[in-house]
Amino acid sequence: MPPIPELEEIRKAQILDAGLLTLTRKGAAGTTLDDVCKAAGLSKGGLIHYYKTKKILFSAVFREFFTRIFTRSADTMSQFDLPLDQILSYDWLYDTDDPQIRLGYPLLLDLMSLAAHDEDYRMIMEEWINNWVKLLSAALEKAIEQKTFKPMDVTDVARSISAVYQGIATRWYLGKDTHTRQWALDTYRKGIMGVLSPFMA
Amino acid sequence: MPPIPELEEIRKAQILDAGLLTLTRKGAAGTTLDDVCKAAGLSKGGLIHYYKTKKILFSAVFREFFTRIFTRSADTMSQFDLPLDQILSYDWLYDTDDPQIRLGYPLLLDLMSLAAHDEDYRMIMEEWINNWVKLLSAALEKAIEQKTFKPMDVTDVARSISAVYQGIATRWYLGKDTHTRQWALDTYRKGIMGVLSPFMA
DNA sequence: TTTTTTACCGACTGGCCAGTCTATAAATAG
DNA sequence: CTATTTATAGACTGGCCAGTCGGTAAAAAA
Repeated sequence: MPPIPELEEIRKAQILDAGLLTLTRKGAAGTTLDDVCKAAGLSKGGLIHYYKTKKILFSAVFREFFTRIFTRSADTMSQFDLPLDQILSYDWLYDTDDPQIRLGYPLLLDLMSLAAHDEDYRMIMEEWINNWVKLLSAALEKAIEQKTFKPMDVTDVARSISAVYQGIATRWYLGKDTHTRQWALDTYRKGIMGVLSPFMA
Repeated sequence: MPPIPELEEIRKAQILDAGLLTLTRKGAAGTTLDDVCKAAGLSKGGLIHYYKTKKILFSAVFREFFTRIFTRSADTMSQFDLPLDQILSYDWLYDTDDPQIRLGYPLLLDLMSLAAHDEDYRMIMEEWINNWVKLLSAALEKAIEQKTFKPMDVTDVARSISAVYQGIATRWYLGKDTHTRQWALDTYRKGIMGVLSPFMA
């Protein structure tokens, strides 16, 4: 019987933290259950008690990461009044000093590669995309209400915006040597304005 | 001694073909040397004779794939006269019926994820990016000569264009269920025109 | 108190797989 | 002809690792 009722929650959070850390450091292919155990300060038995298989654990870790990024995205957007400013508020994606960012990319890249070969992981990827699209759609809709933008297929445009963000982000991350932060910021603004310009009032 | 002098070339091509096939099907993480042996119709000893380690083999396979795509890109671009048309000639990236395309994305995604954790693979990724950037830069320079575009930092703009392409491409591939070919074509044209519009004469 | 359930431990197993090693055949060089 | 080198085969090994299993301790239920 659980010594305290919140134990399960505590342990799961502890394991997800450890998983996040390990997965970002060693990559999905290089991460062992034992690695995660060690990072979490739990034995294998303890770990497996909460997450039955490696895949279940990894999936939970990916979801945890995306939840955090999602929260942060929503928070940052909400600091701006104008929908267009909200849509263009993703400068923080290109901040090398931010550990969540620096560590996040390997995770995203790993998930994309897993998603290419495994339907379950692909669904997680789709969830992630859909969440992002929803956030952006809300801003677009507000802008249409306010007559800043003409009517449009909001979902499609939101998909375009998020695809542009993601393309520039992964490129910026993998091409460190040649792609500067400034390049990334300029490119995403121009790219997204290109996507939006047909609908500017 | 080799029975025929071209044997090495033949075998290497044979192995690369097999590697390409296996790697795209099973992914980098799921591919065994034995898998590649079987696909190539060679024994392990035979395979290792030509590619000493798994990493060397995989790297060669990635390079082979990129060479093919590069050739195809150059060929397709050369069919257009106007530089802008050349730059926008990448419709073929979004063709599900094309096996090279359908099979290529998993490979690219795998390399990106490997590149996030391994410097050697990251260098291959950079080569790939640089090749693409060179192709696009050439078109941009021609356009500037022809006064279609104002002067610009050609390399930077080429990087932007290729990042937009890649973002939309991976998104389109992983989000099959919701992202149509038409969406991809529309988005890339708008995104790239956004990147280019500040320099349109 | 006894029994059951939960939380956790860590040794162990079975399977997989990269790379090694021995063998062989054939070609060539000397 | 003999020695050497190359091309290939495939058995084998050593290490790794996911998941299992038999435990223990403690809480709670009976």
